[in-house]
Amino acid sequence: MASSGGGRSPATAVLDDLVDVRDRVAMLQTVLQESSPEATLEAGELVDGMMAKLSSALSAVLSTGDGGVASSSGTGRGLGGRRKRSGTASSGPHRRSSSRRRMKSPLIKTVTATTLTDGKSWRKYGQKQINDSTNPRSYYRCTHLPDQGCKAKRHVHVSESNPSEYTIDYYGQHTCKDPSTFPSLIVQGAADAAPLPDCANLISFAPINGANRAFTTSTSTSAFSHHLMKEASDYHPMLFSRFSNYSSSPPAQEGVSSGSPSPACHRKYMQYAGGQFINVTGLRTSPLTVGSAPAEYWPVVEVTGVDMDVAAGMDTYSFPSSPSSLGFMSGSLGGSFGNNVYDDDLFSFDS
DNA sequence: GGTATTTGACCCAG
DNA sequence: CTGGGTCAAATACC
Repeated sequence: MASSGGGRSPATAVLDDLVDVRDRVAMLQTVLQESSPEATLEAGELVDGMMAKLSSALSAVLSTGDGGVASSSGTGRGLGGRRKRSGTASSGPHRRSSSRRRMKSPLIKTVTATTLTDGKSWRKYGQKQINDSTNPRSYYRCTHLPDQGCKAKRHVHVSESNPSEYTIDYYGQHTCKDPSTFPSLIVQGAADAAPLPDCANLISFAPINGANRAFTTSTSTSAFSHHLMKEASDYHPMLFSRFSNYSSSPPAQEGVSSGSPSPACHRKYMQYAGGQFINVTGLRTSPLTVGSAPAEYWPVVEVTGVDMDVAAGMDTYSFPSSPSSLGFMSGSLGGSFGNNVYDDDLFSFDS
């Protein structure tokens, strides 16, 4: 369990790597908007970093043999290795590793509110009297930390000037998929139905074929594959259990069950079939049902208007959607990218 | 019985 | 060494 006081598991290292990849993708999005030769060069460097991190993460997963990065199978309590609260703290087997620095998520936003309700589900994990404050600070993390690895946190304290108000500091982005808290999600899957020649700047995690669990870019090939969905659901039933309507059997029309082929597949469009999508240009193809999964469970993330409205629950820059949503790649992949014959297709851009 | 909160102990960055 | 942040056993709540 990643949250225990014991040594960090490889799964935790995987999470760190995947978060790093997410950040790089966020930068990449910005870079691509610039459309200059320098930007293209920089994009290549970012992608290299992403690939290295992904390879590292996958290698870690494969070496553990657990095949997944779910941080916990439960609430984190009651599992083996409970730490003694006295006596053995400095020498016991569960002392935290001193070589691993505690990672603090960046402060995203500070808001003042009269209520603690912000549309997200939080779990309180601590309270502390802070030196320069008369009121204690409460610590909350996202309820979906154990099941989806969502690292969002918030610190709440009663306003000094106005005791009826709370000052809330938000840290980290929500990477969880909580159907009850997504305000508006639109699916972008029409590339599968409409492999138009114009779709020249896709990043997709779609497989080359049904048996090859690699991810690749797509210039005109299937960018949203039902096979991928099936594999993801098979490997991560916990995550996909949220998609109660999603079936492992192919949909009647193989992912084109609704929505017409896109009339204009836009350039500089990034897509991640495992759970979330990055829309670099802000241009959309037609909303589309993913398999039989409700479309509203699949967010499109705008980059053009970067408004980190965390308090309202907007998941800007959420990529990947959750660490476990990448786990489908771990099934039989041979350890790292860069040594298969399809590498030429990885993240190629032609801006 | 399961889940969320409380709260003192522990960890670690500065 | 200090203080903010986190853990996890105990407790409360449903």
